[in-house]
Amino acid sequence: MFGDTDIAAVAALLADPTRASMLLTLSDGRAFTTTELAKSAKVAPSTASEHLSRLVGAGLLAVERQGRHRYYRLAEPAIMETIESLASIAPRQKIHTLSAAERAKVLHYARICYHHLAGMLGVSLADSLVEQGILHVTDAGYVVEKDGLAWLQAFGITLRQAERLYVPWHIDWSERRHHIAGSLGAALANRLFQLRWLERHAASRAVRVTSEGKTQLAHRFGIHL
Amino acid sequence: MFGDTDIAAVAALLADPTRASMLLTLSDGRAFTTTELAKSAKVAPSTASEHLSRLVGAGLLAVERQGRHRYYRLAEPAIMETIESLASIAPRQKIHTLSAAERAKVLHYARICYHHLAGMLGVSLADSLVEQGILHVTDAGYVVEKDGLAWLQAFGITLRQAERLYVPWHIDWSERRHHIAGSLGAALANRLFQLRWLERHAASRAVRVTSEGKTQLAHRFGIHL
DNA sequence: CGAACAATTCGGTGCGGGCCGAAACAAGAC
DNA sequence: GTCTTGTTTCGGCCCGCACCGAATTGTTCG
Repeated sequence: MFGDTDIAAVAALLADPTRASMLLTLSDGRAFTTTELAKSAKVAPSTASEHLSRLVGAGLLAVERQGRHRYYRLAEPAIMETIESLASIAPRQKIHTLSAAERAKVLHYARICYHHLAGMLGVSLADSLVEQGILHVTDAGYVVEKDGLAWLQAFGITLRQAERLYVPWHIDWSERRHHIAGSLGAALANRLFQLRWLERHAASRAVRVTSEGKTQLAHRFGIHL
Repeated sequence: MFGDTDIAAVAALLADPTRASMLLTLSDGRAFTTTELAKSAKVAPSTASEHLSRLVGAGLLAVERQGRHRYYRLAEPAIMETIESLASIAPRQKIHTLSAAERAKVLHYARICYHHLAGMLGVSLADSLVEQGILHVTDAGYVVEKDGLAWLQAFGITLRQAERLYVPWHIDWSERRHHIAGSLGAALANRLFQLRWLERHAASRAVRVTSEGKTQLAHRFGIHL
């Protein structure tokens, strides 16, 4: 061994397809029960239980009891970032079945990544805000100037006032381009749900665009879906 | 399986202690041969060879032939970032032997992380530049203003001219705080080697501070080692 | 040329761990 | 109380793979 952190130990936790699948399911920040995660990962509840307790033991997940249910969620945002980071260097997976292709397409289309919007829609939205001069691109993220803040306020998003606001970005693993992260990313996603332009799927990170959303996104952001 | 990227496959590559050790050895950006990596990871050359070809096959490493040697290095900076990201959520490893403790201490002290300075020294340097008003802290990294650019130029570092320069940072896994990354990070580290304030160790990411370096760092940056 | 060294391929061994089903345990619902 | 459902624990099976040593290929040096 070399340093003093055990990378291999964490990686081993992520190296199992079942655990990876569970973590991906949890990666929109919501909480799920043992049975739900077992079903989505296609293993027996007993198997899922063992995996989940290992993940909790390692500090990757947090668990909350509610009656006879246990709700599992990511312990901290850093976990999500590590997962995204792994996804960004992972080989594209070969798609065999039609339904898998369908699921993959939906995820590419629009998904939630720790409370902010990712996928094609997330990237397009970021592009549009840049093009409209609301966000400015820098080496390490976006910047919002005064006029951008005014626009956001008019759109229904209030942020703490500041002369310049620095907005972190994420590299999107499906598009391999940037989308808006941080508190502004979360606020934007929230507002789009609130306006009913977007709807969540029940048990997936995928996001559906409503017909109202389609119209508005095309009209106000030039995003044609 | 869920999405369309196979996180588990990449994670499995990092999940083996031997491969993880090799990647950590390579994580300062230098290139090493099969035998060197075998020795540092304490396995037979045949074993090392198999691991290395798997890593190359997955696109994590690049290999270059030079005579009867094969030089392996990280294929791209993104690999390094994934490793650091894993290290940041990894449990602190228990240290058993004295020599392991020594190695750990040296790594914490100062090390190279993909061409820029990390560890206690890297973090202290970042702090000092912020305190001196050369770097300014934002939500997503540092900013250099005009006067900062002038200071850097006087220190022997020329960067492309710009009104504001945005400098990415990394979260340091040993200190759990930020240090300077990106091209400025690399330029700073280079300059410190050039000034002979720092010296590289032969086969490790660790960095040694020369006696001249100790004096100068204390005097010009208030860093007492 | 042959000797020395770097690197890879191959065969065989052994251990770790993921999986399930059955059973135990826990917490409502009736 | 009993019945149902969610969750965990345990026993046992089996596959994958990290490891080494020996043999093989390739390269440099004398």
